[in-house]
Amino acid sequence: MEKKLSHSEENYLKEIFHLSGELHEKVSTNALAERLNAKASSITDMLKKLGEKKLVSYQKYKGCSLTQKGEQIAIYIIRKHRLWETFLVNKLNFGWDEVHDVAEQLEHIRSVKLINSIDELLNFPKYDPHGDPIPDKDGNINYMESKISLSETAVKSKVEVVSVDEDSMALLKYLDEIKISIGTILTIHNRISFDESMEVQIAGGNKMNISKKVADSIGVRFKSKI
Amino acid sequence: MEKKLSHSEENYLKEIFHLSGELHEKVSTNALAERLNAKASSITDMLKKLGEKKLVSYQKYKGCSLTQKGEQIAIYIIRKHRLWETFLVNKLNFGWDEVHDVAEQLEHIRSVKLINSIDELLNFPKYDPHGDPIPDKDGNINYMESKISLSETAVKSKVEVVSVDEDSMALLKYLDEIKISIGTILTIHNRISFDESMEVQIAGGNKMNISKKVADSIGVRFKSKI
DNA sequence: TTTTATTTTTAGACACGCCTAAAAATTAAA
DNA sequence: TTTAATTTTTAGGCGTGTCTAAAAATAAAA
Ligand SMILES: [Mn+2]
Ligand SMILES: [Mn+2]
Ligand SMILES: [Mn+2]
Ligand SMILES: [Mn+2]
Repeated sequence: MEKKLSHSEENYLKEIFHLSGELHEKVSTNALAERLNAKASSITDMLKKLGEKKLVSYQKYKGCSLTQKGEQIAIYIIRKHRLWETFLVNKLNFGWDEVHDVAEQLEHIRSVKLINSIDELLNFPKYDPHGDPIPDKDGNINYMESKISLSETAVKSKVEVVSVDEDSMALLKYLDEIKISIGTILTIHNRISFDESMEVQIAGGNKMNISKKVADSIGVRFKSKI
Repeated sequence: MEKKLSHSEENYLKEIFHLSGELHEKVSTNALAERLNAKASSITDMLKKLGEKKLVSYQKYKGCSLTQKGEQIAIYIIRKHRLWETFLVNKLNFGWDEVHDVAEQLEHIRSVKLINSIDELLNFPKYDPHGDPIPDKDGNINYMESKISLSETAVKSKVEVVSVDEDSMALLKYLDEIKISIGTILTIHNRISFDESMEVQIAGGNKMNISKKVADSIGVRFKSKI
């Protein structure tokens, strides 16, 4: 009954989960193709297969979404991914820009005992090194409340960095350089309307300019007005 | 130039290494087929491919052996396998009978930094939980000297258990039951010629009977005469 | 040495996961 | 609403790693 899925199938489920977002929106073939670095025709093939396995609900030309079973598996893969990333950073001193690629491999290791032991070793962390929530053993995900993008914050507000987009190594390295990490407190001083960049200041540091693109990929939580 | 090998190719190299032993004997197609749970025809196919890649030297009907390059890769896979097993036992409290299957998966994770970090975390262990030597970063293997099989020991001698065959979970569980582990000191009291079983005694314990099959799979080192 | 048994290789096939090119359906624009 | 652009699916193919069945080579027995 419980057949093993291939790495590829697991990756598809994971990516559908990410693309469908919290509202469980339908995911288009092309969107998946881009994220999975494959051609649309390959996606169609796989969606048919996952459809037959009842992991995805799929109708021609209408996009796809995860079934309950498919979502459960996706969440489990994400749990493993984020726990491994946390392990690499907390126990092996990897940088937060070095963990994603390895976690992409480790997330496919099949051993419930192993991942639960790692969880315990790390003391049941709630967030991974990029601020993403780690699903618990039962698949519950604690999304951080009142999190918004830095690019949406009002001038004069004071916020705490709680997450960053993990996709780009270049971004993570850049954030290291400008000393922004999870927990950093930022004061928003100004927004330049010409290019939508922002002037922000790290507590006790100099003001600096942050491009729209960077601000978009930083998640923050409101702290207080100045 | 340095293309990635598939899990399957890595497993073939590893198994050829194990079967060819310290003397680098040629390995037969059938021997490989049995160990790899595949049909002989599949083995032939793969040997051709590995031959073309210069990882194996192979001539029809003559068996195969690893090239230097192939051996180097095999040893690296084995290094990873044994380090992961050690990690699981030492850091995550797995039993020595629970680690092999997971290590079969983990040995294929590609990250030099990861495995060297695990090595460091474990303080550069020399032997894995089954007493097998862990190749170092440069591929050097420190085979334990003067190690012999328990079944070859003389009556009245006193030996220390230094390794056990890791292949059978049943054996490892049985050894747990009769309290034999790496480091256990055994005194050989008698050998029953009828079935070649042996009477041995753990320091401060009762005498017990060990079958030939079990004795064959225990490696020991001479301690002293009684 | 001839015959028989065993081992190994070839031949042909299949599932998987991907691809390109072309057709079909959907969506956007005129 | 008809036409054009975009998205998605189908059709056909390819490399990998496996299999079965049959042929060939080698090893063992007579
Ligand atoms: Mn990641
Ligand atoms: Mn992450
Ligand atoms: Mn093992
Ligand atoms: Mn071992």
